[in-house]
Amino acid sequence: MGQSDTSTGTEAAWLEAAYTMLTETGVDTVKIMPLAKRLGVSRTSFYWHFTDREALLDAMIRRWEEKNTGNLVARTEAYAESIAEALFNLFDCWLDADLFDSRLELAIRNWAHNDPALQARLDQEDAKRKEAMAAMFLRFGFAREQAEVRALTMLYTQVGYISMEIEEDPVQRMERMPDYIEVYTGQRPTAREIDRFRARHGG
Amino acid sequence: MGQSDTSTGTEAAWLEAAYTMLTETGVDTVKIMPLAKRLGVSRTSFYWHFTDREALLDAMIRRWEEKNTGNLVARTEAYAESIAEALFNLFDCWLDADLFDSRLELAIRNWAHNDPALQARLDQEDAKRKEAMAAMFLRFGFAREQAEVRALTMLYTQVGYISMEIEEDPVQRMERMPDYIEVYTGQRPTAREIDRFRARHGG
DNA sequence: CACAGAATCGACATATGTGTCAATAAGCTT
DNA sequence: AAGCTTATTGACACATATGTCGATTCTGTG
Repeated sequence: MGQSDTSTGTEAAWLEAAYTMLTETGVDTVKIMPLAKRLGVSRTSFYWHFTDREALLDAMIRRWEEKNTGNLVARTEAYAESIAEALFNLFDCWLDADLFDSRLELAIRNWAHNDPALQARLDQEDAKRKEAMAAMFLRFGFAREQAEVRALTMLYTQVGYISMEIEEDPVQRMERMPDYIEVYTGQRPTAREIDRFRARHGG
Repeated sequence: MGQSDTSTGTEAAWLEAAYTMLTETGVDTVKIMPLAKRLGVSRTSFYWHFTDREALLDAMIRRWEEKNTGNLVARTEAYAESIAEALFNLFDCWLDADLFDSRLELAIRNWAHNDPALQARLDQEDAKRKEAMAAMFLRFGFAREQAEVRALTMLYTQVGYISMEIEEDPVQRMERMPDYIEVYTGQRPTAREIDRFRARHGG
């Protein structure tokens, strides 16, 4: 049980309910009693599928790792002819829900605030992301310190954006992308680069 | 009782314990039983000083408002001869604990995630901060959209930095300040500007 | 249909938290 | 010392949560 592939309907239902609760109201509200009530099922039947609450939460972390890990770094390594194009590749993550689940990212980050073990995992992830972004700037000729600071700025900006739960008008958001590229790289992207980005996001 | 100026020793002790708990482990752990144990006092004596747990939490919000509100905006309005100098003025907040309590800021932001009323207050604060920073860029000749995006980048970066609980080596931190200025403004600060900033932070 | 395994349930034991209330203890003031 | 206010306490009532266990229901296969 737990991570087996012969999951029953209810087991998947517990996981789904936990995911919804986690992303909507945080880990502190992922409690067995409320979830049972929501599922219209006995509270204690939970213990047939999972050993305890901990196991359910572990499953959530696994889901996060499997979804968000890797995609971001992969996008920093995609082919690009300029630093602006490289950043546009990375920006795909913020527009494609298949590449990055920001609701889950936020829930995990909040959770990590009072779970040292999870925080340690998160710190490693962040270090990887920063390294990948700094490498990108280095490839395009930025000095070591500038590459580092630009990578950190992007990392902090992304975390801040997610943490603040910003909800922008999608049109304005797309319009601002070139401005962000200009801040992060110090140079305005070309019309061709902007068009290519817009095109692949159905704009 | 509560916000009166004739606070007794224990009342202040409750507030201090609550502040410590809030900033160290989050609002969810600001519970009366553990605080009482810590203070070596009866749990129920709490109800003589405060009407209920809510009142204690309100006092925490008030403390945050009184400390962090205003200082940041005031720093954006300080006299400056260049955009770099203006940003250095603002950066004072990140180095002077009297201007900005980032532990409390983090605790409040996390708390706001599941307290809509507090979140609304926070959103207003953020809007004020953004406006103040955008105005600063506008004063120094940046185009409307660039001013907006640079202000937002700074705001998100700050929130991300605080949220991630970054602990940098103070020397490296100071060394990187000019690099951040370069990212945010698009131009390198002068040696004189850097020296002035260093001088007033005892470096 | 019968029966074994899968799944669920209710009762029980326990823990931690909130808030009320009447009784008592400590501290000033006259 | 008496008396009023300030402060503290323990017992009580209640709510929500976790986890165990034996009994029961459901379900698919021989």
